Amino acid sequence: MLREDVTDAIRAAVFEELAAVGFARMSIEGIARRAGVGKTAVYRRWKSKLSLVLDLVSAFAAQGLPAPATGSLYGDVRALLEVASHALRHPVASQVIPDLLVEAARHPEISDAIKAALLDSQQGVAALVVRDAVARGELPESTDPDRALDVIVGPLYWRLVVVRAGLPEGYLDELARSAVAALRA
Amino acid sequence: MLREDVTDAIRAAVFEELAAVGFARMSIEGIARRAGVGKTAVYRRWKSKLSLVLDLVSAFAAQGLPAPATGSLYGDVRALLEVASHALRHPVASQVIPDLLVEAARHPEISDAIKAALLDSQQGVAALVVRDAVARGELPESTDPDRALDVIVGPLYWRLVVVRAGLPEGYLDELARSAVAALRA
DNA sequence: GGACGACGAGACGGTTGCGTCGCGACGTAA
DNA sequence: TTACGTCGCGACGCAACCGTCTCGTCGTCC
Repeated sequence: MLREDVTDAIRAAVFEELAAVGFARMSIEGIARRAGVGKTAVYRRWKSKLSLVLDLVSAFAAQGLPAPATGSLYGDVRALLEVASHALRHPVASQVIPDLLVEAARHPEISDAIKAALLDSQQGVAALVVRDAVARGELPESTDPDRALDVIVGPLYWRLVVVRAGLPEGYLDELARSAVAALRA
Repeated sequence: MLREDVTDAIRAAVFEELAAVGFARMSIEGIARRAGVGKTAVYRRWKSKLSLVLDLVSAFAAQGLPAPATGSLYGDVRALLEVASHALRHPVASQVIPDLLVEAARHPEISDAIKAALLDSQQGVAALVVRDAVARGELPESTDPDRALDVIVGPLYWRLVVVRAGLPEGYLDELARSAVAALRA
């Protein structure tokens, strides 16, 4: 029987190592070292660096994304931005996510896993939000949910991950208002 | 006298290698191999992998970014999106840019170089566009140029680099309309 | 209390890249 | 013609990591 605490320690170490050096530089030796574990313990569970990371991403996907239902488009958008900004302001996550996105272009398995773990659920939530807004008459029926997602999270991702600028007081409110106006256009 | 054609071959190889394997995995040996050049020729010009890349980014910065002046906010925004989408659809650039952005978090020198090469000029252009629009009465004086940049290029970057989805016919027009509406909100 | 299996540690040969050095070939400028 | 500097090539010792293996230890079931 594999010891659960060892498994958890390895998973945590992978996460930290991924943030510290990135997928490309990450080594099994480094993970074992950080976890305070023998290399054997790692190889007994996963067969490669790639499977380790895929496992981690899948675990993340299992969490799911809460679908907001605040009763107004603005409220839903604001709630989405709140959740996304929490995730992207986490220093480890904000390093790991873009790193894996870059690697995804080179490893189809990573690409698929991320798509399943993040994009699909995000697109699902966006589709729900748009559907509700259309039902309330807040948006035209022709609204494309994918474009909605672009307009809602794009500016936030750009600011937090690309520019790496802070979020001034009330900025999420502004972004939410902007997004609603953009969707109505 | 260092031979110019050799220098150019190395620079080109760095660019290709950066796109193929990323900064983390990039090696001087690989660059020399790809350029058809001895390692000596590389070390004679640059002292490390980092200086090679910094040199490349600086060269990119020297190009500058053309400031649109179409006479309308929509026109300016549309022009900005056009330029940005051309850059981000280039398969090599769309691999190299996010890769360097991720590495920037670990190497302050890269961060500074990218800031000087891309963000500063983008922010400058955005400031000009906003200023003109304010002068025409298209935007309120209180408009924050940085937020304008977030709202204009964020959705495009998200779609092209993060989601890696295509650009349907007329999508840039939609994005431009959305951005204008968002800025007016 | 004995058998079993996972554990950490670390040795193993192999691969890759590091940065330096020496080689003979080539081109250019005195 | 001679002298010099760069060229491609490849060897050098060093370091890190690969994936496999063999230890002796420890905890848990039967």
